[in-house]
Amino acid sequence: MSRDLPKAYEPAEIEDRWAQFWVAEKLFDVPTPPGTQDPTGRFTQLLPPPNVTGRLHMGHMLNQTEMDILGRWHRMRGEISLWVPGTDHAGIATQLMVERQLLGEGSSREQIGRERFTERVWQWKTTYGNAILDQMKRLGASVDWSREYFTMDDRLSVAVREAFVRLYEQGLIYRGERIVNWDPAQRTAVSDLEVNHEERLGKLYSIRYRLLDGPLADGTNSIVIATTRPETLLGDVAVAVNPSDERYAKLVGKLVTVPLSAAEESSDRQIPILADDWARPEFGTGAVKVTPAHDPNDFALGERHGLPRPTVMDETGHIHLPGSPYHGLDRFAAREQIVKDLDHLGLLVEVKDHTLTLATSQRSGVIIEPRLSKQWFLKIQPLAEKAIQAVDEGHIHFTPENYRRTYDEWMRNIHDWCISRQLWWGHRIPAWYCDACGKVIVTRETQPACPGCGITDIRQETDVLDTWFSSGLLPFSVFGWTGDPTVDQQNPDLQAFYPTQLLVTGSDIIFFWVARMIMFGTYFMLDVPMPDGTPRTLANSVPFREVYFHALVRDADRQKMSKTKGNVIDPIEIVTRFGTDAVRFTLASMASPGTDIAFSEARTEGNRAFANKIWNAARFLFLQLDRAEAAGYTVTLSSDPTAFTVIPDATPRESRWILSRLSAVCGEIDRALAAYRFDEAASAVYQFFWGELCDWYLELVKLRLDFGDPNAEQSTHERNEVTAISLATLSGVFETSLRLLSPFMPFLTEEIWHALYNGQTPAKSIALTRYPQATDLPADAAAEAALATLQELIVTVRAIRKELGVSEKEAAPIQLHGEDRVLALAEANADMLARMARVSAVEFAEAPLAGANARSTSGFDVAVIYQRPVSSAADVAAERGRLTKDLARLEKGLVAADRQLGNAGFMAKAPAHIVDGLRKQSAETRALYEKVRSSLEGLPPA
RNA sequence: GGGCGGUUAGCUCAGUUGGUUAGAGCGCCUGCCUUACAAGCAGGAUGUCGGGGGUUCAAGUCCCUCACUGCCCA
Repeated sequence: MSRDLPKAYEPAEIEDRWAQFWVAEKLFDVPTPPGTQDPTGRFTQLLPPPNVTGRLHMGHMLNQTEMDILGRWHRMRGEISLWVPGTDHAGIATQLMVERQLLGEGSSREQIGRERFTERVWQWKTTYGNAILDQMKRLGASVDWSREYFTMDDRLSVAVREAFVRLYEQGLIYRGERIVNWDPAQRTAVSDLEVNHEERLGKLYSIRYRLLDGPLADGTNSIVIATTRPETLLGDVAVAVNPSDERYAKLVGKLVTVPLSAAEESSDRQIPILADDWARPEFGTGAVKVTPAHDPNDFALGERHGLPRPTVMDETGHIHLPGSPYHGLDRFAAREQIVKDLDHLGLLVEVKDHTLTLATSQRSGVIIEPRLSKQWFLKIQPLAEKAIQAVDEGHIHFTPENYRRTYDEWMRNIHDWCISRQLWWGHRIPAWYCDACGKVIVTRETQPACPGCGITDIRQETDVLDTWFSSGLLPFSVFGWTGDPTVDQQNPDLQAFYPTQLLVTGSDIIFFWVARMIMFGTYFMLDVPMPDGTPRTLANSVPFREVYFHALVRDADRQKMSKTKGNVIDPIEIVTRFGTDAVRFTLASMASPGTDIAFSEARTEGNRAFANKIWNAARFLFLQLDRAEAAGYTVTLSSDPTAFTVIPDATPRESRWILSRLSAVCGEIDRALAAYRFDEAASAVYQFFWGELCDWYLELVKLRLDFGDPNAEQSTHERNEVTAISLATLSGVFETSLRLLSPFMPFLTEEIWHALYNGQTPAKSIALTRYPQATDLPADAAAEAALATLQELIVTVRAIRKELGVSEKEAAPIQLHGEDRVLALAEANADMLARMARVSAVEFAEAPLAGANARSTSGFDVAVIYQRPVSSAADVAAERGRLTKDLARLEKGLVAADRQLGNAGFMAKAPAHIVDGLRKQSAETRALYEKVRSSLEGLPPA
C-alpha cells in the first residue's frame, strides 16, 4: 500500500477489499481463552439473530453499527472482544417460504410429507439462508465468524431438548387443553405476544333466546343477549347474567333454546341461564351467551360452572358441525348466514355499530380465532421471579433506564407461555405418546419403545417449539451448554464468555427475547458452578449485564418504513451510494437514546463529505511526508502510544494546542461511549477532526513545514528542529485521530492507516491497535487559552475584512488594543495572523478602538486599516442595521444583568462564582455597548 | 382503560445535578476554483424553548394543568 491516494475518496474502491480482508484474516475470531482469569477484561456480545429468511434492513444496520462501534472500541482498549453472529430458523416465516416454493411446483407440504418437507427447508436454508450474514460481512461487522450459529444446529438443538425435558421434569412444562390464540391462516397456535390488538368498527347483535318452558307469570318468554360474534352461538352452552342484575333475577336457572344450533331445527339445544359476575349489566342487554370453546372469558366462566365446551370450528376457521347447514362455511360467511336466518325467524332484535378490539395475527394479519386446543405450556411464574430479582438487584442494567419499568410491569403480570406450534419446521417437541397404554414419554433420547408397556408403535409429538424458546437459550447454548453441571463447569467457553457483557437490541423484542433470555439464564445457568466449583450467584447467572435498547429507523419524514408505503431504504443500496462509513457515521450521530432516527440522505451526504475531508487531510499529510523525505528529514511513525506524553521543549504552541485538544477529545469519546451516547461520541470526533485538526492545525502547521530547497545547505538548527517536531506532531496526531475514528469509520481509517505506514504497519489492522486515551497525550491549558485568543482574533479580523470588502488575497494591517497578554500573543504570532487573516502588520493602539472598521471582544479591540473603495449609501445602511441590532442585543443583556445584580435576593443567595461571573459579563457588555454606540454615531448620516 | 415518552432555528436533533447572553448537522444568503479537499474555504441570517399557571434570587431544565403527537400493554 503506497501513499498515493486518488484525489477523491471513493468508498466503493476500498470497502469490499477490506471487508474481505477482515474475514479472510480471521481478524476478529476469538479463541477460547486459556484461563478464565484475564487482567484485561472481556467484552462479549451476542448478535440478535436475524431471521434466516430476512434481508438486511436499516434496523439491522443500526443495531450492528452500534454493536460494532462498541466491539471495536473495547477490542482496541485491549479487552477480549467477542461478538457472536448467527441466524434464527424463524419457524413460520421459513416454512412459508418453502410452502410458497412448493406451491409454485404444484405441490404442497402435505403431499411430500414431513420428512421430505424438512429436507426441502434445509435445502432452502443452504441456498438462501446466508444472505443476511453475507450482507453483514460486506458492512464489515467485526464478528467472530468461526462461532457462527444457526438455531437449528445440532448442538443448539441438544440444548433445546435438554431445556425442555428439564422444565418438564420439574413440572414447569405441561400439556393442557386451553383457549389459545389460533391463526387460521397458518393453522397454528401463537403466543399472546404474537397478537396485535386493534380497534375496529364492528357490530353488536342482539339475539332473542326463547325460554324452553314457555312464558313466566309476567309474560316474559325470552331473553335477549348481545354478542359481537353471532356465529359462535352454534357452540353456546349457557346464557350468563350478572347476579346483581335485577332485570334477570327471575330468569336465572331457567332453560332457553339456542336458535339454529342443531342439524334439524326441531332439536335446538337447551342451555341454562346462569348468574356470573363476568356478565356486565351495562354491556349490551346485560345478558351474554357463553361459548367456552371459542372465547377465553367464556372458557373461564365454563370452568367455574362446570360447563361442556363443544368446538364448532375447524383449524382453518370453518364451521365444523357435520349435518348442520352451516357446516363447511367460513366463520365470516357463517356469521352472515346466521344473522340472516335469525332475522327470518324474528329472533334478531337489533344490530348496531360497535367499536371492538380485534386480535390479529402479527404474521398473517388474519383475525385470531380463540380456539380450544391441546397445547404445551410453560409455567412461567417461577422463572419470572428470579428474572425480576436479577434486574431488581441491579445484576442487569437497562439503557434507557425506563425500560426497567416496562420489563417489570410485564414480568409481574406474566401469563403461561404457549410454546407449541403446529408447524413442521422447528425443534420438534421431545414427547412420545403410547396409544396402547396412554403413557406420555418426555425424554432427551429418541424413544424406540414405550417404557410402560414395551410396544414400539409409539408416536412422537408432531408440534414444534416456538422459535423464541430456542432463542431464549442462546446466551449459553452458543457456548455449548449441556445442562450437565459437571460438564458445563469444565466448559472453558461457557466459563469464559458467560455472562455476556452487553445486549444491543430493539425494544420491540423486550418481551419476546430479552425477558425470556433473562428467565432462562437465571434458571438454567444458576445450576452451573463457577470455574472454581463454588455455586454460581444470581449475578453470574444472568445472560448479560447490560442491555442497550436502540430506536427505530424511520425515513426522513419520520414515517415508519414499510413495503406498502414504498419508503424502505435498503442499507446495501445506500451504502453503495455513500459508503458504509458515511452511513454508519450517520446512524451513530443520530442515535441518541430514546429517540427514533429519521434517516436522512442529506445528513449521509454530509458525512460522506466528512470522509472525503479526512481522505484529503491524509493526502496533505502524505505530500508533506514526501517533501520532508526528499529534503532529508527522516520521519519515524512511532507505534508507541505514549510517544507524545513527553514532548520536546521546542514544540510550537499550535502543536501543544492540538495535542491537548486531542487528549480532551479522547476523554470525551470514552465517556460518551461508556454511556452509549453514540451521538455525542460521533459529534466529538467530527468536531475535532474537521473543526480543529483540519480547519486550524493543518493550516497553522503549514507555517512550520518549510523544508527548503532539498539541494541547498541545511538551514539553521533551530528551524530544523521546529520543522521536525511539527512534522512528527502532525503525523502522530493524525495517526492517533485515525485510531480514534476507527470504530466509527473502519474502512476509511484502515485504508489510510495502511497507506500512512507505507506497508510497514505495526499491526495487521488498525482495529488491532490501541484506542487513544486522554492520558496518552499532554494536556496544556496555557496553549489552549492562547490558541483560543488567537483564533478569536483571526476570526474577528476576517469578519471585519469581509465587512469592509477587502479582497481575500489582499493583505492589510491591523490595529490592536487590549491586555498585554493579547498584544504579546499577536506579536509573537504575527506569522499566524498573516497566514490565517492576511494581516500585513500589527500596530498597537493605546486607546480603545471604535468605528466601522473596528470590532470589540471581551479581550481586545481590533481594527483593520483599509480604505473602502467607495462607501455607498447601501453599505452605510447595512452597517447601521448590523450595529443597531448588536446594540439592541447588548442592551437586552445589560438590562437582564442589571436586574439580577440589583436583586437583593440574587445577591444574597446565588453562589459567589455566579455573581462574579455575571458582574464580569455585565462590565464587558457595558464596554461593548459603548463601543458599538460610538461606532453607530460615527456613521455618516443617512 | 393503564404505562412510558416527545413538542427547542426552515428540517433532523443535542442541551448533564436549575446558574452567566440556548447549540450542532443539513438547508438558506454573500464572496472566493487560496497548489489536501468546490464532497471545499471564508463570512452571515435564523429561536415569545407547544399554551397557561406555579415553585425559586434564578426555569428550556422542577411541579401542576391544557393541547397536540408517538410507542408499549390490556
